[in-house]
Amino acid sequence: MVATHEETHVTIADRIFARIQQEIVDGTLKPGSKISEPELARAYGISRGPLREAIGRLEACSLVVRKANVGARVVSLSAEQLLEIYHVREALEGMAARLAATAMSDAEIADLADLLATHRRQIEDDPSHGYFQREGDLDFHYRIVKGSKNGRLIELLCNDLYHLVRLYRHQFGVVTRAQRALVEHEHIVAALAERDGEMAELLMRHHIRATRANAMRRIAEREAAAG
Amino acid sequence: MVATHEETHVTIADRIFARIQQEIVDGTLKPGSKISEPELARAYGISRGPLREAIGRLEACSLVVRKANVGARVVSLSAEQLLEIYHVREALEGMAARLAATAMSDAEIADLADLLATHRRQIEDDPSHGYFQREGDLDFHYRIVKGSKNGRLIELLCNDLYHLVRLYRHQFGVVTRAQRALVEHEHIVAALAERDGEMAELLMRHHIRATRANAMRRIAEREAAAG
DNA sequence: TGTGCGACTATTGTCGACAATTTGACGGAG
DNA sequence: CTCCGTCAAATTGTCGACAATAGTCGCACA
Repeated sequence: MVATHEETHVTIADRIFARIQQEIVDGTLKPGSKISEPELARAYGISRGPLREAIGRLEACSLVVRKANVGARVVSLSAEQLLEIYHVREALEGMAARLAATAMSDAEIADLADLLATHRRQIEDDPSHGYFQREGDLDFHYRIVKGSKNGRLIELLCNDLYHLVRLYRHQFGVVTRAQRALVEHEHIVAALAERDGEMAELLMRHHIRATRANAMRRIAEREAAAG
Repeated sequence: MVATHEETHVTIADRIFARIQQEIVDGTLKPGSKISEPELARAYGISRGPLREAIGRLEACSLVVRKANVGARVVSLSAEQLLEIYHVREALEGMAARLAATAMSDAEIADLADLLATHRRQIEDDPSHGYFQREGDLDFHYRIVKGSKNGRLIELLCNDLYHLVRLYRHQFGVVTRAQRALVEHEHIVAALAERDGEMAELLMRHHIRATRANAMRRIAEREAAAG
């Protein structure tokens, strides 16, 4: 066999896991809805074995909650749980920024600056700053986290928390503070370019606190309007 | 049936998961050893179904690593991975201490102070400060994390990272800096008593950095002696 | 003698069926 | 009319068997 230097034999459970994860994150499977094993098994044309393994992994990254002998439901985030997630994000991404300041290469930091320049042009061209800014925002945070070169940090944030973040953005419909967020991103990159880990952590934590405050305010408004 | 106000229908997978987790942490299953499904299924007198689910959960908390069509092995931590864990711990437990400073009740803080007083007496009575100090150290950190009242933080640290910490303590045989650690613990509790979250976080992060430095030094000594 | 190909074995991945438990409905009593 | 006990249907948990893959051993051939 030709040497596939990174071996990846994909199993059914892998595919189903990725598929359900995607459907939860993009809202096809709505928060609080039941995950019926026989139903999904028929829908996907597979057995319950791999499906159960996929559900187990979804539970591991907190996208579904499961009770014994009752079943699994898509997670439905409360405002309190969202606050908890933001506190964890602040801690972990602050550390990621600190580590990235020494672990990222000059080229990686330059690429990151280019990404922000692209964002800036798009915002100035189109103040509606809609869907793209959301993905762009996550892309920025992804790069910082990966730049930390800390495998455990990367796994925790990219494989677990960020999916939850994308889920709640659909659930609550929070809009990002595009202009201010971009400025804060630029400040963070400036700290990285100066190799100032302490400053990068402080700026990242401040940035996430501001994002949290924005989200909480929007949710409070929403609940006030709905209730 | 009598009303068990907190239902705990324990499944086979739950029991097997807890059992294997315990055996990994206490060294009965050694790092790097293979987790054979047929063998363990026979040993525990169960089917491979629940066993596979248990292995999946163990993989989720990083106690085993699994490759498709190859199998699972008990995780074997490298020094680099240990450093990564310490960085994550520093971030998360620092945040936990910050939150605990406002979330813990006066009674909980008083109990924590009592715990440290007990540790102090034991260390002064018996300078050998052996096994108990290890569990006492984890007990202290457990209480801080639980005191944060942040469910996600509690789950990440208590259900995942602390098991890894206990595992590596067996794997590397690192001894705790009993006296110095105790003093640092006391300073943290003092900050909690003053409801100074900022200070509690700084002290906790400093404490974990010191623990990390101690562990890294011991490991370097060990490797130098062995190599 | 070394190397590469091929069959073999053991383990993992997957499937369908059985058992145990929850949930909802139905009927009757207060 | 409401509440409780019983029952039935559906779902989850568990099991044993089948299929597919990886690693190994042996053998032929250069």
